[in-house]
Amino acid sequence: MPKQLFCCLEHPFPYSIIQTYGEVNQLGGVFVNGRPLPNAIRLRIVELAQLGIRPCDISRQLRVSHGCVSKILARYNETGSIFPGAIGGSKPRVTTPNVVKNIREYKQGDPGIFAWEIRDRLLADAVCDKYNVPSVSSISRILRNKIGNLSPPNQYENGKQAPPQSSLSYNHIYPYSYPNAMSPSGTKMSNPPGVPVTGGHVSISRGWPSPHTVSNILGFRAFMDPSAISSAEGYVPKMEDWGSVNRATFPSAHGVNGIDKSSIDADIKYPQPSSTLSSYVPACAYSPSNQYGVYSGPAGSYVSPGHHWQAQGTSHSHPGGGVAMHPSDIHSSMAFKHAVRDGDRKPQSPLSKQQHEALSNVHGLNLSTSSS
DNA sequence: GCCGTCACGGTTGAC
DNA sequence: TCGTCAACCGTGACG
Repeated sequence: MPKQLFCCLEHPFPYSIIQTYGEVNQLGGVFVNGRPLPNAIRLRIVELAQLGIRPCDISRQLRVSHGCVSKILARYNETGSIFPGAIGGSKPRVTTPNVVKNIREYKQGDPGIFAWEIRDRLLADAVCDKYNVPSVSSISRILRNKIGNLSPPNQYENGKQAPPQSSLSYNHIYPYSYPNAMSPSGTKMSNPPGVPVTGGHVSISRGWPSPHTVSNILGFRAFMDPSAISSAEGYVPKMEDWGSVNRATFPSAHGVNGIDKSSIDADIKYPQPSSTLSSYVPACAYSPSNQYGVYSGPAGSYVSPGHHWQAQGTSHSHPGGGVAMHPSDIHSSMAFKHAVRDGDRKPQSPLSKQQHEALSNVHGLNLSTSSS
């Protein structure tokens, strides 16, 4: 991975650390190419935006590229979710066993049926919806590969009547909330009952509707609760090191705001690294080896004593400074940033005390009001 | 200077 | 077990 060490002559990241954990962007922020920002930062971006902070200021304060801020905010506005989309994997399979079964039955009922007819019937019988109905070519492939040798038994005793039986139920069995389905493969996991099926994209908020609304973010502690956050994201392991902010308010290892963790997990597209981890260990997309400071890695975990990972900052109480974005450090990082950068940059949209308090109250994040 | 958009290089995970 | 593929990511540049 080429290190992009442009920028920031003042960036506080020792090269060895950057080399190990990520890259430094032009704003001095650390990121891992190809990996999403920590949810804490994503959340902060949304919070700040809600508070009226301009995206450009958010970008500078959090040291995230403005393109990223723009994207996250756009995503949030569109979906209500701050979470990244599912990374990797394949689209949910449409050729589920039930679909195959129905196709087989259609074929048995009418050996001369065309693939497009089957497709129509799948839709008509509500076996599939328009979002997960197999393509004609897929149906042809199924016919060829899976049903090809099917010698039509005396199917005509059934006439061409399509088995009406399962029509409606299949949608419940395979309610893909594609593409964000936790488990695209219907064979592995179906959406929890009640989870709306959206044919579209970004179903995160659909599948997990409320916790990401503005009101929830700004008002409901459940989501703002670091535990909720962490359980929703996956940076967990290290969020423990985020200080009291994270743990103090952890409600339960198995539930967040009344939402059963399992269902939350199900909404998170990332498989949990370990079920034995704290329930706040989210479906982290980050493998431990991939975690680096800014991604919640405890500063100490990668900031060796030898490194003065002292972030440009004044936030001495947090070795990670503005780098390891401890939730509790988010403000600190901003603060140190102000302290350090105010001199070389136009005044940012500083948070008023009121705003700051508002932020501090948000999900009980214990944002230090100290700018030092 | 701000902001939306896009290409790019990268990661991830199902197949 | 490994390669492929297609999803996603954030950055940086452009207009």
